[in-house]
Amino acid sequence: MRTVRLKDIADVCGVSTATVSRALNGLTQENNKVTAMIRRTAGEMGYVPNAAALTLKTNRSNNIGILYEDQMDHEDFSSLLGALRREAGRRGYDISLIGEEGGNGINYLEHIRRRNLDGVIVIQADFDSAEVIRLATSSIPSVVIDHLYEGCNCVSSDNRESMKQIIRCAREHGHRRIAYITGEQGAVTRERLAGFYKACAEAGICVPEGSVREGRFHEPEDCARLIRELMDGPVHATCILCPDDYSCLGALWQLKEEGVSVPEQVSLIGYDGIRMGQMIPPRLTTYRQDIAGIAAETITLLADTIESPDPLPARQITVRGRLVPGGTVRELDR
Amino acid sequence: MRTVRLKDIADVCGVSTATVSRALNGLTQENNKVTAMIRRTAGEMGYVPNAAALTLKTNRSNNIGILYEDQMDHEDFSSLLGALRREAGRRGYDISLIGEEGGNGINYLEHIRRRNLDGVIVIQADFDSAEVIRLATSSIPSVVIDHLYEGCNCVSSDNRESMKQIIRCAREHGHRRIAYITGEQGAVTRERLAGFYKACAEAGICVPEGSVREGRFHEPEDCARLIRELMDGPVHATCILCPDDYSCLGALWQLKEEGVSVPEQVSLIGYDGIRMGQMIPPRLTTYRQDIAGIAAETITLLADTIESPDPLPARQITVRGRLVPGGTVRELDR
DNA sequence: TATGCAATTGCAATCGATTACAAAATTGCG
DNA sequence: CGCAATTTTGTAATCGATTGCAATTGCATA
Repeated sequence: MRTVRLKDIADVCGVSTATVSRALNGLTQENNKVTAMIRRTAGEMGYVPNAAALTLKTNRSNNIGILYEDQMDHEDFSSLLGALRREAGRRGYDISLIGEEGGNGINYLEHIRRRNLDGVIVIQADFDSAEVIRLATSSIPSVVIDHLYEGCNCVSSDNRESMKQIIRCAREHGHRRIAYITGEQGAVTRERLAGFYKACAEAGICVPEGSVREGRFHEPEDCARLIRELMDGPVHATCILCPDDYSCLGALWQLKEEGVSVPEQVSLIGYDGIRMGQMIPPRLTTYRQDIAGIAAETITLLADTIESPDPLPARQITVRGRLVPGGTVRELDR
Repeated sequence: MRTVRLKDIADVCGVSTATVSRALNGLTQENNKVTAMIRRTAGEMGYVPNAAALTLKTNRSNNIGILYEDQMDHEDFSSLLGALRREAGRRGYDISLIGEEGGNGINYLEHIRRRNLDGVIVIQADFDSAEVIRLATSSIPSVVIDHLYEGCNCVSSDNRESMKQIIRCAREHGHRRIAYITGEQGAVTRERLAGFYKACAEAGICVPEGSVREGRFHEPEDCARLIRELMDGPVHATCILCPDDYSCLGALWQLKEEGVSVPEQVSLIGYDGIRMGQMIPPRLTTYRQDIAGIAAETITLLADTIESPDPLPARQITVRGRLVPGGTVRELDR
């Protein structure tokens, strides 16, 4: 049972491959009898077009690459990947993974050209690496998720808006001494921190020295340390904002360890909306990113860029999530 | 800056494309001067072979597909995917994702043939679906992870061995009334349950009626219910085995809710070794799957199957993990 | 110098599609 | 029925590689 080629259909139908090609690609009138016959035959014979031949001829692979380097051991990553695949499928694209090759000579561009990828999505990478920058600024259609390069396509969670919502939530519950845990680097980190300050200012909340604690919150130890420092410090925050749900859960535990009850004594607000955060009591009050929305915007942007006959201007798109109330924020007595 | 083809190198070097092809593919003697010159030129010109042309000609794409249907929102999935990619890269393969197409007419085989994928890894799927079975039993090289099809390549965690280790751990800590939470279906679930009974029998531990509770443990509510039933039931288990770390964390919370302290009053043992389980106190005592090992075995098996000139017999491979001691199992007073 | 053998090389076909161009068929209309 | 306009069709080139075959080259030996 060898694979069926255009030629085979052509032979059966007594026409040329060109005719078959046109029939299957809809380049004939709808009422064409031969076309109908060809289509039926193709179906019966189980014809499947050969992507390699198509790619070779048309120089389009209908394949987009996803670049991620780091250990993306996030639950988020799975759902993002799934959503991207779904959306890509909708537009007729497949997805290939790009990453560290077998060895030292990593070269993304080479990889992309070798496979004729039509475009690339950069999810998690060393955003400072020359390699990644070269890629993002190259003529290859690309979209970067959750990082901002000047003049490049980018889709990210709306970090300003989200901080606004989070602060509003805290404020509505009567909190006015709000602490903030943040990472040490990264555009998103900076963006969100700025959003925090701005939202506080707008809400008339002052942020005293020591309310913002910086650390490698992914490490459980560091996370615990940050919480301890906060609790022991001069700022008696009634509400702590965490940079993601992982660290928020970590904070939750650490506080429990120290005999501080949440939300009775301290309120917590997370970020992301991971499943685990909703699996345990108290459910995290958190800002749930709209992963599906991010995926949809990303694919739309990328596919449009790919399919546009002339170069499109770069766009920066932010996607709003929403605050999901859980049980970690308490109404403060005033 | 168009892409460099064999022809371009050939022109520069004043030879034919055939010679260039052979030179780059090492089909000449090592001391050949022309070959050296060609290689140098190719490097200087930034030659990147065109995968589509190669695939078309050789009928090998050096591309393997990963099939996963379900919402794999597991942390595990990310690391597995990462490990698979790494290993695949080592053997010279890229990875593409296969899944639900844009619409109803899902057909994996078609997808695979269209893209000339050399082989497929089935990670998570509806293992009862005709589509998946047809794939696994087709002549396309494939490896199924964590499920057993008769006569198909399969790599999975060693579920018998793991239960043995878990029971030994419980027993060494003096536990003799052990409860077991399990899912409702699936080959792995059955396998592991059988392993549980066997290990108990071997350890001289009897499993009274009601010690094994079955439910949809992924749902927080069901997980909580199972725990409640266990605690309220006639079996006063001193140690509870959970089917994965997610549910184990859920159980941990639920117990805490009920005022049952872990491990003082009840011990818990998880399965998987997810990051979150180690981020919070008490760290889960759990059986950590050797994800890297599973990935390595999978790729080796698949690549060998692909590259073997004549069909290889199907193999079933189990990969051992190891029990990582945490803080959820207490030495029982005897 | 001639001869034999191995290594190298080029020619051309091939993989499975698309598509420009020209030829042929169909259609509409007076 | 005849002619022009439209649609369909086939021929052949092309995408970028590999590879069988035959010709050529290089080298060692007689």
